[in-house]
Amino acid sequence: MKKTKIHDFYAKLKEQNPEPKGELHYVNTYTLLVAVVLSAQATDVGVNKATKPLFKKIKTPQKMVELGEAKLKDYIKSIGLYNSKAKNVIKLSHMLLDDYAGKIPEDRDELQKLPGVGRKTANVVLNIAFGQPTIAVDTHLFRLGNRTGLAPGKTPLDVEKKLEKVTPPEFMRHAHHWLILHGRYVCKARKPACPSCVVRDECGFKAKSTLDS
DNA sequence: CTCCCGATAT
DNA sequence: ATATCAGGAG
Repeated sequence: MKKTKIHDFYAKLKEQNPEPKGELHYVNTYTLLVAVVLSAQATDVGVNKATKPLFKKIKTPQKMVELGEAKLKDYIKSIGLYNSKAKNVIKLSHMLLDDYAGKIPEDRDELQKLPGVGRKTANVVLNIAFGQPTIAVDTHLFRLGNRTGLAPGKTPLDVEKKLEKVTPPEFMRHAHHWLILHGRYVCKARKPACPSCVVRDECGFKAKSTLDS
């Protein structure tokens, strides 16, 4: 995609939503990390529903360890993949206490040493909690990057690298949120809302039919 | 590549 | 009924 078109792409998303924000609920950096770990292959709405009562009681790794895996499972059962997520959150909390003095590391490699934390989750934490211009490529960015032609790639990492190359510096900081929100509500997996899309003219994809229900 | 997995939209 | 959802680990 041409540079001017990419600039327009972001400019229009920015015009529509000047201060894009994530939709996961959290009360501090630790709960943000936990919320993102829990959000794997689950909807934000579903995760928020489960974490509301959880984070009311549990806001630190210390408290999470005290709660224990079995009780944590009760809180997060409505989210998918809860067995492995509960195990990961407890172990991750132990590691934060033992190896990081209870603090969340500001480094991607260190973050990825935590169980349940891969590159995407690490990038989210770095961006939201520490203000770094990282772009976390989740299912929405991967689909949108390929579908629109903005940043085609065979793997999420391919798409991430391409996005970092083509995204103008002025848009880097919030690119992640502009793209994820656009992917979630407009450039959807099942029924993309092309007719009402603000970057329709900057997009290489056209829905086969806009008349289907 | 497969497995983990319940809730929701289609 | 099935695809999809702020993926990661084995």
